[in-house]
Amino acid sequence: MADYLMRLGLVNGKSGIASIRGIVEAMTEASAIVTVLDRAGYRLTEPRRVVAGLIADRTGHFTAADLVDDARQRRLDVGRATIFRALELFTELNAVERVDLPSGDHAYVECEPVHHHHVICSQCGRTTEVGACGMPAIAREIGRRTGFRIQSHRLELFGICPDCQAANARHG
Amino acid sequence: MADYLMRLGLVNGKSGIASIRGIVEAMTEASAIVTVLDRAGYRLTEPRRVVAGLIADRTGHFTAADLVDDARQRRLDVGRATIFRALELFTELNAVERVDLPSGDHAYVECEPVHHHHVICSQCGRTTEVGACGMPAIAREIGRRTGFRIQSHRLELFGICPDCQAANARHG
DNA sequence: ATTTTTGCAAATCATTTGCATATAT
DNA sequence: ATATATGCAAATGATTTGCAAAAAT
Repeated sequence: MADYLMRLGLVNGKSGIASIRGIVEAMTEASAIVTVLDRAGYRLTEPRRVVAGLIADRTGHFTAADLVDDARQRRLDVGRATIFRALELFTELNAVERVDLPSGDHAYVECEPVHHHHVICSQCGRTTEVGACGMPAIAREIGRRTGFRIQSHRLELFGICPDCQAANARHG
Repeated sequence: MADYLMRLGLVNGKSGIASIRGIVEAMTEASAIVTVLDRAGYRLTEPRRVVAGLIADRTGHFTAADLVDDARQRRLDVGRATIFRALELFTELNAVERVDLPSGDHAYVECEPVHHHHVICSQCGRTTEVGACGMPAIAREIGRRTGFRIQSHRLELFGICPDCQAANARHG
């Protein structure tokens, strides 16, 4: 067990075993992606852990450039190329998903590896996942109307999240 | 009347007035975008007409690079920058819409300036527009579930169009 | 005549790639 | 030990921009 946690980078070798609190925090943070990597048989490298960590510390959507900046500011050194490669891999493994903002920017959001859609706050950028919600029926209907054999779809919703609504109501 | 048609580029000054057939063909081709431009008060320049024409001659989605290539092949000379600027403007005026392909490429499709969605053939790239189709209800439901005040949404469907299905059934 | 638009070439920005080195298994 | 992953710097590709010349109103 201690070995496994160490492999995932949740505890470090020196201190023997970290406190329960530390483990739990670490697990809820960066580990989701790391676990996916491990299960898929990819090597658990320091740069990948760093990128997973940067993503975990983010709120809402982010671009590759955001991560590059984050890394530079925290003096964590991972090459730009590595960040792009990590994002590509995480996307491949569905640990992260690419979303296209109305601005045309390519952004990413961390997410669960099951089919779903994102609701994106146009004010703070925070995202929430929502399940299928009746989309299958719509897709079917559209297929019927157009004659297309629908294979997949992409739905992105934009709006103001509850927090921003509350904040807006309070002050400006 | 002849003046108006000339302004829109549907008839040329020299021949007095083109044949009805010519007018009709021209109108169904490039004029939709040109008309939108005119109504919005933008100048009707040759390069913009050329770009509108290139778009009209396209089937399905296209990228800025596609138009640059088309122009070069037909020896119509419009600068690359002009094509980008025209696309930006047409998008602004909703004569064209930007769609993000699953590949991540930025593509455009010509379309009606009303809210709708696109069904995109993953084989030939052809697109079809579909109306709201029950989306408002879904958006409302998602808003209720997540607490977001939904402002807009983007739905893109991918599949095989009727033509490609038929072609596939015939040969390979 | 005046304002808008164009074309060019250079600048910028995002992303990818080759390859020698470093690291995880 | 060996396959994989990294970092760098250079290559690529897409898009934008400054500015003088050209075209539309």
